Amino acid sequence: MSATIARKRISESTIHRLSLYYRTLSLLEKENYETVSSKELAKREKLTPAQVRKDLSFFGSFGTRGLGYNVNELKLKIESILGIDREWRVALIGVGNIGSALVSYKEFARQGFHIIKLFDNDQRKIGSNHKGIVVSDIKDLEKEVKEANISMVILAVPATVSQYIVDDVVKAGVTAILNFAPVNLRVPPFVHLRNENMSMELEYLSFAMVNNHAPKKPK
Amino acid sequence: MSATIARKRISESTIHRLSLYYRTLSLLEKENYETVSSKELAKREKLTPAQVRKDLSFFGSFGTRGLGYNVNELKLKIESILGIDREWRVALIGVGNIGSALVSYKEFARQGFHIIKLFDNDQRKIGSNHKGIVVSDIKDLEKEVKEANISMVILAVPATVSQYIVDDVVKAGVTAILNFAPVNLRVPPFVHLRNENMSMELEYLSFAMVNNHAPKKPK
DNA sequence: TACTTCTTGTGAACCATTTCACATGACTCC
DNA sequence: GGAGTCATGTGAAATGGTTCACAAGAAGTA
Ligand SMILES: NC(=O)c1ccc[n+]([C@@H]2O[C@H](COP(=O)([O-])OP(=O)(O)OC[C@H]3O[C@@H](n4cnc5c(N)ncnc54)[C@H](O)[C@@H]3O)[C@@H](O)[C@H]2O)c1
Ligand SMILES: NC(=O)c1ccc[n+]([C@@H]2O[C@H](COP(=O)([O-])OP(=O)(O)OC[C@H]3O[C@@H](n4cnc5c(N)ncnc54)[C@H](O)[C@@H]3O)[C@@H](O)[C@H]2O)c1
Repeated sequence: MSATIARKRISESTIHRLSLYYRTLSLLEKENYETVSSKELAKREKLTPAQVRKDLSFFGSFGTRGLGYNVNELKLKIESILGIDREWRVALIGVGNIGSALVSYKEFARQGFHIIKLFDNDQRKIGSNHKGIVVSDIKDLEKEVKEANISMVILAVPATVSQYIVDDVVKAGVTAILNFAPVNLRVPPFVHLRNENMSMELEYLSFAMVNNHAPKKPK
Repeated sequence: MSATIARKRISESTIHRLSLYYRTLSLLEKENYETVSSKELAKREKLTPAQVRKDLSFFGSFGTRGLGYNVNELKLKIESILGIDREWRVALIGVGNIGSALVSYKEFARQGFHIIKLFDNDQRKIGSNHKGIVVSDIKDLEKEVKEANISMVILAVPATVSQYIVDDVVKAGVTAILNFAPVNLRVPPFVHLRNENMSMELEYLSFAMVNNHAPKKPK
């Protein structure tokens, strides 16, 4: 039975926690840990051991009773579940403040997300070189996205133009989009869209401070 | 009764949705809407009308039966609930790729988050000017944070040093931290810590693609 | 082999969040 | 002012997510 074929619908929180486990397992591997228990993993993530075991149990049984999980083995399993055991071909649109920062971010490539195309509509940016990638004209989006076999797009353009660009991106056949603009974008039902909203986290902090909310587990 | 005094513990999802409502209300205001129904608000956020009404009901009753909510009035209420009806004095630590992008981001100030101090440990950056703010030496963190009456910190330093810096930030009396490094930071129980983790959203997209998850409501 | 210790995997119980459904109130129009 | 329409606010029901609790497997010891 393949680990990635999930029977039940898996919750968003479970997937997010898998990301956390993955990061911690990478660390444990560097620290030369051979095995790790759900208890130890939970402690590091400020979760309960039962939560860790339940999350993993949706995808199979990877541990050994009495021993725990083999660190490297579990890491590979999670890689396969999350689909980061392959090379994703990613285009980034909008090489501005945040876009430039993202291009320089090496962690993405380490997890299989390879930004191999950049697009902008600013003549001063088109043709310029960022980390070895030449910025393309947004006008050539459809053609170049198809040619380069891009399957994911990071959108870092002003909110005002995001919807137009997303429409073009969808036309070009891309089905996964990570959007940084603070807008609700419309996409067809077969396209996966996630939003990165930094104001939201600041607002959460603000709410917590004003309401003297006892801080609980950080997100 | 003050709207910000919440009787029950309010869920994280409710607060995040308030952020969404706030953004949409700002938009509706610009579009000269006088009132808005839970139905319309829900449609724009891809939620149910009941969800919208329930979220708001935790804080009071702001609507008019048969009419809906007054756009401006509700916006002000949410501002007060989220605590963004005031000026937050924010310091940003680590003026690198992502740090520079965040300093340039005007949206934060518009929501009351004023970045008024920058810190770095790189001699080439210390003393330089970013958007009118001179970068301070991280060595002076405690002194300057206290002097400037900072109450929130955005942390954009390498993961390897984040814990040390966070310890200093806490020593300086700051109780709200937004961390961009992919690490689990330890803070005392009275400090609010949130993490911004961009890899997580890419990994979610990857998972969704690989598992042919029917895309649902975007985050 | 028998005994102890450790820790998984998982139904069942518990708790939280979302959705339903409807009584209630506000406004409009004849 | 009575009838009709619309949309809120909220208990109650339904759904979904987390934690409990324990049977059972694995390894070590003697
Ligand atoms: N800067 C931040 O820290 C930050 C934080 C959170 C969210 N965001 C969001 O990210 C987006 C980008 O922000 P930024 O600060 O990088 O802005 P920016 O203006 O620096 O960058 C936007 C880039 O998009 C390009 N662009 C504009 N129209 C285009 C088009 N039609 N086709 C292709 N490219 C186009 C511009 O030339 C520019 O290079 C915005 O939606 C912003 O709200 C930014
Ligand atoms: N670049 C991105 O797009 C991106 C995306 C997600 C997360 N992050 C995270 O954000 C953090 C910063 O990333 P970046 O790409 O901006 O890196 P960067 O190296 O460009 O910036 C880091 C900055 O921190 C400063 N710094 C280092 N040690 C310091 C210290 N002890 N005290 C004060 N300042 C110090 C450096 O001088 C530099 O200016 C990292 O943890 C990274 O993982 C970055």
